[in-house]
Amino acid sequence: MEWSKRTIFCGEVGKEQIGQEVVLNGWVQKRRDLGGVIFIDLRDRTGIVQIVFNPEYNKAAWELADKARSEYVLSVRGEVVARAPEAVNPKLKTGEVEVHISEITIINKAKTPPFEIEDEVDVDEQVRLKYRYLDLRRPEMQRTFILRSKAAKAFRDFLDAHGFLEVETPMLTKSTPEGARDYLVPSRVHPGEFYALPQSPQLFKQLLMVSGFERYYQIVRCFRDEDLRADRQPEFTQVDIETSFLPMEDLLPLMEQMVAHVFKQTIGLDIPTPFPRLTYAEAMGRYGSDKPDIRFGMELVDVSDLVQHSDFKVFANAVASGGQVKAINAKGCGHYSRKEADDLQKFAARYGAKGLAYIALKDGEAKGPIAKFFKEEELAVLKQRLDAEEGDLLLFVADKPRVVADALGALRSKLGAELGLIDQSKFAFLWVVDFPLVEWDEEAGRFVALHHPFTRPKDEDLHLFETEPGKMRAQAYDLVLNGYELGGGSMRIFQRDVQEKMFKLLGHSPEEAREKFGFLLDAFEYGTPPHGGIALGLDRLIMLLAGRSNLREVIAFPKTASASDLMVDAPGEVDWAQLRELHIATTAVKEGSKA
RNA sequence: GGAGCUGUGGUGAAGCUGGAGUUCACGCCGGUCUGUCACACCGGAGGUCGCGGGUUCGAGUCCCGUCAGCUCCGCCA
Repeated sequence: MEWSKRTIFCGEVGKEQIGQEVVLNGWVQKRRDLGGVIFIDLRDRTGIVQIVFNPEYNKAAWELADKARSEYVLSVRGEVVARAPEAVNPKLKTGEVEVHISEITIINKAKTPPFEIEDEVDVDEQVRLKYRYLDLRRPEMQRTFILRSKAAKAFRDFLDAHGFLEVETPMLTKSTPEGARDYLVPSRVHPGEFYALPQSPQLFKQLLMVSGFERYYQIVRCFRDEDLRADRQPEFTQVDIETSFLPMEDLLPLMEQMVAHVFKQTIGLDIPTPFPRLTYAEAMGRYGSDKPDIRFGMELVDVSDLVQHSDFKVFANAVASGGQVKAINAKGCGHYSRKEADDLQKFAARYGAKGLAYIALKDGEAKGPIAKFFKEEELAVLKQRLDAEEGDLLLFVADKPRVVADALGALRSKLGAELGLIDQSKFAFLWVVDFPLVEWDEEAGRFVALHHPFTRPKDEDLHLFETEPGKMRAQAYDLVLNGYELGGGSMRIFQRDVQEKMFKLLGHSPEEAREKFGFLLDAFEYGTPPHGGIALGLDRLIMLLAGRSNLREVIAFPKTASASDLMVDAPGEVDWAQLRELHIATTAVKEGSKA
């Protein structure tokens, strides 16, 4: 089929082209056949322009246009003409002009799509994902991926300008203990052995520092075989960065500049720097989260001291047994019904809270099941500390600090959103620092790394390795934006003896450490510079830049909650012969599977 | 592994207390129409009510199971 190549994009036709002959290639967005004259809205990735068919312009073209339908692919030739003032369409960027068509080629026909290709679709996501190639035609999606491409370029431009080199690292690598579950790839050549897809290029980028590249970055795919969430996909993209000879105090401002650059280049927004910093302990204490949304207040307030001798035994006992009692003030929620309060309690229970006590301030008095346990003076102090007034609802959780933080932190987020306390136009960055190095894992019966096993302890805490490892703090930092963990990093251990101590603390025998990480320990003996870095979740950043709340909206071909791809229908079964070739099935397995 | 919500022509919804696949909007097909841009008007087609059992004279509706999607808990160094 012969067709003419475009001379201009649909969305770019304007008054400058009036009088010119242009060739457009695109899809039929909409056809309006008025009998004698036919209007078609022609769409490409830049936008829409109205093209007009009239037997007076060209009879053959007009007759062919009658056959065009939604999503047909057209090539048209015509003259750009100014519209009469009353015919201007202010909703279209190209609305001041139209193209009078003298020649049309229907390059390809199209079936009626399962949903309309327009921004305000209200279509089941299953359908959108099955026909993702059509979903991606929607202008909104095209804008998202244009934004994504711009953001990636902004990162590359900034990093390139600051002496970073992009180096690729393997996708087929080795499974390691610690961290998320790996996606495994069977080896054909080595029966019974497996590669793992990388959860991150962590060790490779550290080794690149050993190699002397000094400043590395990579926009890289990572894989984790864990259950999904709205903000978690099994494969995702990170902007992965590592530097040598750069202390944390220099790295963090550089990263702030980088993020500010990306915001400027993509959405034109000036992000103020430096970003505020909170210690992990402060974040957990004040917000009940290690990734707090600081666009609003409603901070957690410790009232343990006020209630430890209270007649309400739940509070008194919680404090007596080493726990705490904290509260948040839900402003203006004093009118909540019993059912609404119960719903909040159920919500808190999902995070381990055994109960959610509340005091409602309404009709000039303190109401609620626990109000009667407090004397007038106690209530007054409580109100003062929580900055409470008539009409407020005070919510209390008494438990171990972790449960209190989880439950009240989640309630805070939920209420902040529901009460409209969040300024959606705001981007509130912060660093969370001074993470504990390790955390005791009851289930595993050992310490586990909060960050990862290569994170350097704070120098002043090094002496705690043998005595109180749980109290060691890490030279680690998380970048948080609007309640999302955008990225995390650390200064790394770069001395063999420290790394060995760390593996020992995490319960890995010297043999195991050597088997899994021998190459790293060896490398540390050949002149390893102090180094550290960070990894930023590109998908999450784009999601927030685009004002979305789901990662699927910013990944071209995403997975569903059960890690399926509805379009290609992956994962799928494979031939028996393939399994046998990979040594992961035997005849017995085959017979078993058929039973 | 667990919890909640959802599943009805191509799409989105309504369908109440079990009584004929009923309704609405969009889309689609045909027709009329030379200035529309949410074109208008007239006519029409289109369904295994996710799937499988059960209760019932009778199930889209009630019960059990199952599948898929979404959200959350666990999990995610």
